[in-house]
Amino acid sequence: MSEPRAELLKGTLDLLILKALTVAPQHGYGVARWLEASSRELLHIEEGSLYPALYRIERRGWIRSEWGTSESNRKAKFYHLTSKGRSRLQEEASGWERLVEAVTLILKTQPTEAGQG
Amino acid sequence: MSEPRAELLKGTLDLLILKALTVAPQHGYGVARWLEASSRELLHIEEGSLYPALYRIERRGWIRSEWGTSESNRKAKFYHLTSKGRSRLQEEASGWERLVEAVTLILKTQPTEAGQG
DNA sequence: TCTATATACCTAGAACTTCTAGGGAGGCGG
DNA sequence: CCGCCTCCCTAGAAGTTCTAGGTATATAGA
Repeated sequence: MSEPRAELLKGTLDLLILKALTVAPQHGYGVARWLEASSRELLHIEEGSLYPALYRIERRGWIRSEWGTSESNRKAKFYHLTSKGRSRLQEEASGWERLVEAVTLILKTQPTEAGQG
Repeated sequence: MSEPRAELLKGTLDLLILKALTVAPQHGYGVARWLEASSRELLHIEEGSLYPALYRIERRGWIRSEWGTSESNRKAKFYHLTSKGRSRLQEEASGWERLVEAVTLILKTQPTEAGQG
């Protein structure tokens, strides 16, 4: 009965990380906790998804990082949004909204009103 | 100026195909046209995504196919939903709704109300 | 007849994201 | 001292979507 794969995020992780960093610069672990709390635990962020995502996002210049000390007095890498990241967030957010609109249109189509117009 | 990748569907294609087949049994090409029309052309379905998706969905027993003749008098493979597919559609639809809810919650969080509670 | 267009199906492999399943180190409370 | 939580990291598997081709047939129009 082992669940095969969760596959929950569906390509939204970049968007979510960028959004998390608009609230405040945060370290990776903090981003994960913030996303889970903000989604009221609907989402769970795997570290094996999170850290690779942070690296590729940084590589693309949307975020930058600095080592610092966390609230719990541990070494942590703090990420902050760049201006490039801020505009990328807008693009991703509107792309997401278009997808939601498209899927919503499709899902609410009734078999009886199948008239292709 | 070549756009690198569209990446529009974000893992929703199975859901969309299953939904399309609740309206009526359709062939692959028809599913694609129906999805585009129903989404008011917000989505474009690539055939290189569509056909592999149809095969894996059939392999999982959610749809079944029969060869027939299309409205334009061409040979076409018509797919119809199985009962397994019908319940899978419900699962995918509620999974999608949960994701939308989660992402919506996160996106609407204001930096000023960052109080983690 | 010849050609263009739309219909309809198919495939290999690249690109990409996410997950599994580990690993390590340090701070702190009991 | 030990367990737990915090915090970071990685390799490779698994999965989906796209690119970029290919094939074949029906039909309309020149």
